[in-house]
Amino acid sequence: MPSTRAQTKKEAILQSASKFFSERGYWDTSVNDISKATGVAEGTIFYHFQSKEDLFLAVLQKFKEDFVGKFKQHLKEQKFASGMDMLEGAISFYLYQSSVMEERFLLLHRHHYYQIAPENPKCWQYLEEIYSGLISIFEQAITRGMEDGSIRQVSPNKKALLVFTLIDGLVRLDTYNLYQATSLYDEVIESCRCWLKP
Amino acid sequence: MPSTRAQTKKEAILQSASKFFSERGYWDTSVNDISKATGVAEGTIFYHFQSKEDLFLAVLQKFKEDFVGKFKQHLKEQKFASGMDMLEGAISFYLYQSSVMEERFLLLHRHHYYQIAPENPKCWQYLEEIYSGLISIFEQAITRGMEDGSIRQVSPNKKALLVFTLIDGLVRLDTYNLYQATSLYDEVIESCRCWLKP
DNA sequence: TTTTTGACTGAGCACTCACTCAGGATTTTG
DNA sequence: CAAAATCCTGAGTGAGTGCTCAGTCAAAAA
Repeated sequence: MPSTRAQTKKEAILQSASKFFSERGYWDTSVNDISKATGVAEGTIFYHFQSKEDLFLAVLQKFKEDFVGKFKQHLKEQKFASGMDMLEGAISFYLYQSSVMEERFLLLHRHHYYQIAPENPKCWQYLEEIYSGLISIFEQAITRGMEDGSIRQVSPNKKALLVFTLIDGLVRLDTYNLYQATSLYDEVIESCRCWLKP
Repeated sequence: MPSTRAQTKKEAILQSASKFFSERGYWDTSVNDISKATGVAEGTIFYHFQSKEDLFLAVLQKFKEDFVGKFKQHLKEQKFASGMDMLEGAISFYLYQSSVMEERFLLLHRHHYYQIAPENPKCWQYLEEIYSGLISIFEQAITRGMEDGSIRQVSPNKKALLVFTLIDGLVRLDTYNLYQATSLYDEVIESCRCWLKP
């Protein structure tokens, strides 16, 4: 049975690694960096994780569980008047989260994942689960909206993909500081309404 | 005056480096890889470029000149009936290019640039020129459309940003092989029409 | 108490990498 | 021609990397 101390250290490593990988990326972070920041010997990291890449994937998994779970729960708790309301709530939540935990979003946009994914089923699986999880949320909202009449008859899947692409793209431009894109919030909502209004 | 041979070698290095950086990314490409593939000594690379990062930036600059220039020229040559037509032409061209020279687009989506940019004015400048160059193309089309009546009165700047975000996001999902997003071409055009129709 | 087990350590290993430099080759200039 | 300038070379350097492993330590088991 693992001691509480061990659990704590493993979690501390994960947390620290998440910060480093998000802010600096995979290659600009050395295992030494993480060990120093966590106050843990380098060997400890390799005791808990098979390799640096394994640690990287563990961070992604944690993000998946945290974020997608949080997202779904948030939408369950809220009571929306209509499908369109739910969609707007989802968009709002997504953009809000992206500003609150910007560095975690950077993690998702790290290119390294997409480089590993083709050869690493686990990595692929996590990414797939994150994206399809998010898109399915939008899809559900649209489907519901089509049923209650707040959204016109469209292909929920395609529209959900478009909506997601749009807001994820904006978050990206924002993180890169190319444009204050999320300030376009009203414009985005307006655009989606335009796509979907009956 | 530099000899023709020198020019050739420098160009060969640039070409080879572009391929490597696009396909493998910055960290997975070693200077040795580039020198071997080009058939040039490692020292030669450092004779022509101050550092690996300098070479990386030179590749970005070349992309900028090639792509944005090509884009603008393409739109100049074509005669569009209306602003809306021009916008569709621009979208079409963008998506077409992304499939034809996919690896060059991957270059633009490499995260390393966005990591360097905050500290490197040159890098920042190139990225800024590329993005604002592209967005201004869409903006021009929208403005023209507003004048000839094919597009309703909107904020050209904001709408251009949205249009660009949408299609660039789709290209991204496509390159990552998460979804065959560019197959949504019709849907995208339809969406833009919905946004902009009078 | 003694033994065993699991968490943890950090010096050290093998290796890779960007970059250098002394010198050779080639072209341009006087 | 010679001298100067430019272009090019590739073995070598040193810093840094992911990862190992022999060993310490504390707590649980016998």
